[in-house]
Amino acid sequence: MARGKVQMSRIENPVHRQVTFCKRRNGLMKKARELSVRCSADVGIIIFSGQGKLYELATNGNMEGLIENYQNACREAGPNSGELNQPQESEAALMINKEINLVQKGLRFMYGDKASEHMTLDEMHVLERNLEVWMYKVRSAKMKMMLQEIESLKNKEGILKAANEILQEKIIEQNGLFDTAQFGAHQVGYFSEAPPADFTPDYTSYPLTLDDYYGNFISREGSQSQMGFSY
Amino acid sequence: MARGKVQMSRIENPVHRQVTFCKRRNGLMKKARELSVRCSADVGIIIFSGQGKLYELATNGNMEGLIENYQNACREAGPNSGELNQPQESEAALMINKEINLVQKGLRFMYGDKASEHMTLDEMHVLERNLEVWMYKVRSAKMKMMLQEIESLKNKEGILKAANEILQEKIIEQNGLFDTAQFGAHQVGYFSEAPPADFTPDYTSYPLTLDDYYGNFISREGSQSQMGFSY
DNA sequence: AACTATTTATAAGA
DNA sequence: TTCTTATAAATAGTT
Repeated sequence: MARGKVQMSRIENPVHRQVTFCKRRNGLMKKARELSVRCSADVGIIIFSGQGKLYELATNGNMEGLIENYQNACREAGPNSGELNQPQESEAALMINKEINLVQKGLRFMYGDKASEHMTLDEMHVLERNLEVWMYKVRSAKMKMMLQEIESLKNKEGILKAANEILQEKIIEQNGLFDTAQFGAHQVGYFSEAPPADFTPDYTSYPLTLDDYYGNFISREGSQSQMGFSY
Repeated sequence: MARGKVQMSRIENPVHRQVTFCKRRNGLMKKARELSVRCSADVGIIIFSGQGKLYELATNGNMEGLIENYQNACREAGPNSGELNQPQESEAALMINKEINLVQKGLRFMYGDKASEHMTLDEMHVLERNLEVWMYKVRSAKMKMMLQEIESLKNKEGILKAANEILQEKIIEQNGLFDTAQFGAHQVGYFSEAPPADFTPDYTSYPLTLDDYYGNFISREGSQSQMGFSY
């Protein structure tokens, strides 16, 4: 909202995201307090940051009471208007939420407190099934993206090749003294940021975060720097 | 905020108050959605108007889930008195949340709106990796549970066998007329609820919910009823 | 954390 | 309710 309009999409830089989260969170809380005061409304806000930290506001000072009121209101209104409430998007959203809840439960079960989370064998079966399906879908999508990238690289390769040939011809035309061999030996490579090629699975370790992934990639840069390709 | 600065106090005129409530409520919801999208936060808002009418927003589409998370977080933080928020657990909780955020993003990307969600190839790599690790862990945990169940069943089997032998002996003792063959031919089977054995993967379909799973299980009960084992 | 150029939100009026 | 508009507030990017 300042210094230029911004896309309403996720901020990828974690530092910027954290700063913006703090600013906007405060802004949201302030607005909620104002709404409450000026309009005599009761407002409750629950926020979980991306890191899972909880922030809350209850303008009446009693979140539990507010939640109770909310659940009462839902129980009353639910049977009557529940059908008309969510049109067609809720179908898929509901499915996704169920899946996320299950994987969340599974993760908390497998790491951290097995005491507080209990999973049945049936839940395990379903979770395993979902993981299989997701894996299949992720791999399909990934492969599609990689094919697109390959196509794009091939195009660039072709363009560069053509440009290079034209340049070589021009140089030869304009100046017969130069040895063309030096152009053949050392050409401009076209790099795109590639994933680490030698990611050996270690299933006993904790799953990756994107940060780990980039960290890993950077630490291997030395050995990877020889991987640039030329045509 | 416009046409002159206003006191942050209750609007006494009921019409003005109602209009302002509507405007500011919409504004607050919008801000909450923006915070959620830009900062990958999970936001829930509950508003009761002065007239007691309920308005709500859950950026993840599941207010009840959010409330549950809230109450869990409170229960965890409560005993510690809240000052030292999460000492050693936050490390793991942070990781888990990152993973959940990524899989959530992935799911929303693969089903539903590809327009609103964008995933990079790197995120795909990390997601795939995590799915592999989770799958490994789920299968390990599952196998452990199944081994335990097998052990438990074997014990029961042993107990039943012993009991059966004692009963047979007693019957033979007390009454020499009975043919013992009928006990050997038709014995009491010991059933436990087993998962469907023939779950053929169909990767193009939507992942299961527990309900689907049970639905599937129930529909196959007829053919499965012959699978009880005897000793 | 502060600063500020801009974008957003909104109070009042229609 | 909704629109318009002058102005207050919020905030993205920068320092």
